[in-house]
Amino acid sequence: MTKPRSRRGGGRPTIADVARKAGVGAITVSRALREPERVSEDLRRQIQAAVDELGYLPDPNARALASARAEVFGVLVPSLTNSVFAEVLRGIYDSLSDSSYRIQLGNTHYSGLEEERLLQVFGPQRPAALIVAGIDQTPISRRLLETAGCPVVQVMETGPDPVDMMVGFSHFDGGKAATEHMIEMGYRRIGFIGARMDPRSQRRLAGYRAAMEAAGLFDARLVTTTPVPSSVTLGRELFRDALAKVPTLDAVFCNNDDIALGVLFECHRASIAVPKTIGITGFNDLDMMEVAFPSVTSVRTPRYEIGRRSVAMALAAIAGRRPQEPVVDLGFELKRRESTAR
Amino acid sequence: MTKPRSRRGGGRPTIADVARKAGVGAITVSRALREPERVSEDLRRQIQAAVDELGYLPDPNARALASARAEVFGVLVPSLTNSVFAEVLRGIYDSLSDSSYRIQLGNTHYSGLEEERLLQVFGPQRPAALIVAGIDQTPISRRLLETAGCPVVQVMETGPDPVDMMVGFSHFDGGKAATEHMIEMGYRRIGFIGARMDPRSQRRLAGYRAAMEAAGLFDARLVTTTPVPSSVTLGRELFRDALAKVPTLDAVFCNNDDIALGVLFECHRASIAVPKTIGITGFNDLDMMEVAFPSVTSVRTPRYEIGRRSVAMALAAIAGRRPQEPVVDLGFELKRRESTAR
DNA sequence: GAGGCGGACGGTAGCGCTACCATGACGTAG
DNA sequence: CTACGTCATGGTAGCGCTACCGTCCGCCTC
Repeated sequence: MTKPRSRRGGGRPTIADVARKAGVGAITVSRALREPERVSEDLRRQIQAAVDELGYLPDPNARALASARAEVFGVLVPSLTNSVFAEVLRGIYDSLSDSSYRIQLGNTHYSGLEEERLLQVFGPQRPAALIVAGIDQTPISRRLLETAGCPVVQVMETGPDPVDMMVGFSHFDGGKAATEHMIEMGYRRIGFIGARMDPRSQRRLAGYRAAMEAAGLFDARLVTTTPVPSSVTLGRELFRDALAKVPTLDAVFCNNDDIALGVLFECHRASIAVPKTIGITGFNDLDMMEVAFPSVTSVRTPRYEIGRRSVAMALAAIAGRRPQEPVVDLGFELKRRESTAR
Repeated sequence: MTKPRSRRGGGRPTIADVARKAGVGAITVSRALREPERVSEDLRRQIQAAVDELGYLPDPNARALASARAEVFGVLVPSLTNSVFAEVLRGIYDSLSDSSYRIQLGNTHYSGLEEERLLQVFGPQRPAALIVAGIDQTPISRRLLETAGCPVVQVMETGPDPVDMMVGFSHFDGGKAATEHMIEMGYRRIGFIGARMDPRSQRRLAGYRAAMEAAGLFDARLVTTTPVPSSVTLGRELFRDALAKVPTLDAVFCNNDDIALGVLFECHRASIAVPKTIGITGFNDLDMMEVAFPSVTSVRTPRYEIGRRSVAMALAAIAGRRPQEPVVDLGFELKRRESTAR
C-alpha cells in the first residue's frame, strides 16, 4: 500500500493529497487555507480535518513561485552587535511573530556596497516587504528598492524623500537637544566624541554644532571623532585624546552610550568628578545609563517602537491600506540625569 | 518589438531568455551557473555574456522548488538583544557573506513552544542548514530537527547527544572555574546572582555549586536568582536583595556581565569597595568589562568563533565532508581582573 | 573498421502551488 | 420565463527552474 512518491519531494503530503482526502479540488484547498471566507463552512471543516490528519504544511517555495510573492520580510541593518539595531529587530520580530512571515536578515556592515549586494540577493525572491536602516542609500540601492515591487520602509531616521515609507526621528534634533541641555546646565567647553560616524552620527554632530554655534561656543578642537567602530574601550581612548587636546574640557556629548560609558569609567579611573568637573551626555539611553553611577544623561530613542511601527506600516501597505502620511517621526526624549546635574 | 511577457512574472528575464540569447538549451545555462566545470569554456563565456546583457538573476523560489532545497540558513536564537547571541550571529553572518546563502533568523524568546513553531515554519522550505542555540530542545523540536533533512548545528553548549553537530563550551566548567578563582583569591561568602536562568545559566549555577561544595562553602542562601530577563538594572536589584539576605557576602559570581555591571554600579553608589569588600566576577567578558573601573573579572566565551565554526561545519556537511568529531568544544578563558584582585 | 566509452549538451517532465477562467446552481429582475 | 448577476467550486495552465535520461560526437581499443 505504499503510494508511489515523487522522486524529489521527500514524501511530504501535498495539496493534492489533501484535496483527494477531503474529496475536493486542489484549488479549494488552497483557497480554504488562504481565504477561508470564500469557502463554505462545510468544506472548510472537511479540508481542515484532512490537513490535520495528513499533517499537511504548504510548501512555501512552491507558493512563492506560483504567486510571485514570498512570505518573507527582508530586513537590512548595518550591525548586529549594536544594541540599537537589536532593539529595532526585536520590535520587528515581536510584530511578526503571530504571522506566517519569515524574516530574512541582512547585515550591511555600514557599507553601501554590501547593501547593494544584499538587495540584489533579496530582490529576486520577491519579498513581501523590505525594511532597511537609514536613508542614505546609494543610487543603485535606491533603484533596487524602488523597483522591488513591495512596500519599503526606511527606518531610524526621517528625511524629505522616502523611497516609500519612513519611520524614525531626527538625529540632528537629538544632538541639538542634548547639547543645549548641557549649555543650559552651565557647561561651556563641551566636547563631541564620536566613533564610526555613520550618517546618523554625522547628523547628531551637526545638531551639536548648531547648538554650540548658536551659543557662540563652537570650536573645532572640541570635536573628536574616528571612523573606527564604536565600543566602550574606544570611548575611554577618545576621551583621553579629547582631554589631551583640550584640557579645559568641561563636558562631552557622546555619540552613543557605549562611548559615554567608556568616558564615565575613565573619569572614575582618573578621579575626575562627574558631573562637577566633567558633564556627560550619551545617546540612545540604553538600560544601563539609568543604573550607572552617576546615572548618565542620554537621549532616549524609540528603537523598539520603530521596529513595531515599520512592520505595522508594511503590513498595512501589503493589505492595500497605505498610510496617509508616509513619513512617521517618533521623536526622542532627553533623559536628564546625574551626569549633567551640576 | 515588445516580447509578450508572462502574466505574473513582472517581466524579469528567465533562464529561457538567457538560453535563447546564448543559443543554447536552458539546462546548459542552469549548469553553467551551478556547475561551471561541466560546461565548455566557450559556452560558458557565451552564457555569461547573455546573463550580463540581460541582467539575469536566477529566481531562488523556482530554484528551491525544482531542487527541493532552498539556499537558506535557518538560525534560531533565544534573544536578539542579548549581545552574546548578537556576536554568534555576527560570526555566522561573516562566514556566510561571500556565499549566496540567505539567512532566516528566528527568535525563540527562550521558549520551547516558540522554537517548535519556528522549526515548523522553517522546515517546509527545506533550508540548506539549521543552526539552533542550545541543546535542550523539546522532544517535538528534536524530532523536527532530526527529520529536517539538512545539517543541523546546535551551538553555545556541548553535550553528549547531538542531533547532528554541536559547537560550544561547557557552562558548568565556566561557572566552576570562576568560582574556584574567587575561592582562591580568599573570598568565602561568595554569592551567585542570576537572572533568566535558562538552561545554560542553570549549568553555570551548577558549576558554582560544585566548586562551593568542594570547598565546603556552599550555602543555599548565597544563591539569588529570578526568571526575569537579565539587565543591568536587575543586577543592581538582585545584588541589593542578596546583600540584605546575607550581609556578610564578600563576593558575587554573576550569571552574566550585565548583572555584574549592575552590581558594580551599585557598589559605587553604596560606596562598597571593590574588590576589597566585595569581589565581582561576570560571565561572557563583554568588551566593557575590561574598561570598567575597577575592571571586572569575567569568563571569556568564544561567541564569535562559535558562529564561525558552526557555519564552517554546516558548509562542510553540505559539501558531503562531515567532520570526524561532531561535537566541538571551543573552551573559555577566565580573565582575572581588578574586581577580584584583593 | 566495428564496438565501446565518456564527455558535452539538450528535451521532457515535473517540483507544488496559484492565477485565470469556466462551470453550474441559485436568486433576482424585468 | 428568460436574462443576468453572484457565489461556490473546479480545471487548466503555467510560475522558472532542475532531475533524469537520452543523444550525439569524438576518441580509444582490439
